[in-house]
Amino acid sequence: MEKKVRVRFAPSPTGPLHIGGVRTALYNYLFAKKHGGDFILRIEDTDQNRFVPGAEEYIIESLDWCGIKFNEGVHKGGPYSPYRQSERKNIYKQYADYLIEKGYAYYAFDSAEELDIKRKEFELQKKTFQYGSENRMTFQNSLTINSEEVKQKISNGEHYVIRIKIPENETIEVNDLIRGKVLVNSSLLDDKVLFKSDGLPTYHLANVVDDYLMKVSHVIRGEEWLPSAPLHVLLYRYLGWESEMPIFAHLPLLLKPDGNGKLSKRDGDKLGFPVFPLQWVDPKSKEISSGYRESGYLPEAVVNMLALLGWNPGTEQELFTMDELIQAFSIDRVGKSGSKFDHEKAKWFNHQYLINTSNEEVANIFSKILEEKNIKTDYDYILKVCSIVKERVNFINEMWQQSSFFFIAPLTLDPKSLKDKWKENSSELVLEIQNIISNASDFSANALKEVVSIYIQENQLAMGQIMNALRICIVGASTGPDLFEIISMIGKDETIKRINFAIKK
RNA sequence: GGCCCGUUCGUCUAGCUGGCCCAGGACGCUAGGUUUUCAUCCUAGAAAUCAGGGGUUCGAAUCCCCUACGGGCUACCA
Repeated sequence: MEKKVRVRFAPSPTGPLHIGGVRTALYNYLFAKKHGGDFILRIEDTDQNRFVPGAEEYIIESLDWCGIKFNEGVHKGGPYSPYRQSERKNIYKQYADYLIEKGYAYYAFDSAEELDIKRKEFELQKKTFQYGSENRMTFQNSLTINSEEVKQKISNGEHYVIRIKIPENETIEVNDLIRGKVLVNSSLLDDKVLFKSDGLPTYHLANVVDDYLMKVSHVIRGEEWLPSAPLHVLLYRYLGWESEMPIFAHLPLLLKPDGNGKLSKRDGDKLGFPVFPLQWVDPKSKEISSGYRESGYLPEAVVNMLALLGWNPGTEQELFTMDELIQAFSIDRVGKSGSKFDHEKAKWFNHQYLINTSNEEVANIFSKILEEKNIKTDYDYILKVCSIVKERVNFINEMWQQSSFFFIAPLTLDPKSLKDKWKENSSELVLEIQNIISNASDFSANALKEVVSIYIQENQLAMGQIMNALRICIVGASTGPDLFEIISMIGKDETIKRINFAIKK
């Protein structure tokens, strides 16, 4: 019987999650749901020095906003609790001890400072420093010190780490769903620290132990983990879990649009687009980084865009609901090469989703913006504005600049429009129209169009002549949706007022 | 430096088992159309000698090798 699919997203709470991380979570989620499996959120906080308050909450909120749901996790609990590695602290040591017992690992007493010095020495000589088979016998560890002394040191409370003893010249095979078979010679690996002197495991040990204990079937993570995958394979082997080792899939990275480097948290707002799903306020510096949510993106658009960044369905479909993504997703249609983030395409996705979002939903968000601007109007009016304006913008928060004239009269008239469209006789023509409009009994857009058209025909005028000038009066510029619609909505008094105001200018 | 991964229009990509590809779609760009303006929208167009070079083959973007370039990793960080 096939193993039940169980995948995990395992971020460390060192700050906000960036969109690359969101994508990794998304692919895991799609994979899990596609195969009827479970999705787990595990927090990898084994480095207490890098802990950032609020980061875990941020991660949970972000994923929730995106509609990525977990079956188990720090926030949900589950049969393999706890899901925070700091709370699992006491379960790792036994596995490190087991490895020592089996001769696959050893105690090392070298201080970080000593090693730093060594590393620098090597660097000066242009040599590669490696704590491994070549020189592990030159350091302070349980391979060079007799066991009595080692016991003594440990019982004296001396700091120590536990390092894996990498075998010499062995070919390690990593099978990757995306990259195929990757072969690495063990001699290139160094004796990585598995257990730190602070009593916590490093990522390498913790992720292997937890994935095994939590019965994770597939490890889908970023490509930056590929170089350490052979080490993990070795750990599964030494721990006696090789037959239950999860299947690996290393995702290509998200690159910066300017070409070089992977997208990182520190890119913040430097790139001209948000790299975070939600706004993030750095707890220390109070620096604010913008988020997709606050920038007016719809979560469905972000998810859709992210899904297509590195994966494609093999069809020409581009717009997907989450359910459709789950249906269509397959790990072997994930590309191998990193992709640069394209802000323009992101905007397009948002536009597509905005058009398809109901007027009610748009109005709900837009009315909050109006409230902030102290605009008070009834809901139906806002609804109407949304229906007219939403397809003209990429983001809801662009709606105000495309619709302010529905709510307040223009304070200034756009000079360029005036120069291009305001002719000598414009004033008198507009006054004529004002007259017609003020006498109109039916104030629907259609009726207004009717009466004005008749006037234009009778006087052998061009539509543009009238409309352009009139638009400047009402809107303040040569932009916007159907003018009669606007006039009909703002009403007779307001229309007359605006024309009077404009004529004086 | 060492090791690993990658390389098709500006960008995301189709192409994976070689011929249907002098390379298709989308975003963006340009032009035209619709419109009372702007935007949307519609139509058309430019845009990749498939990183370069060598093979294999009747035939290669597709298979092999080399080179170049890009990226990742190289912490008692994840």
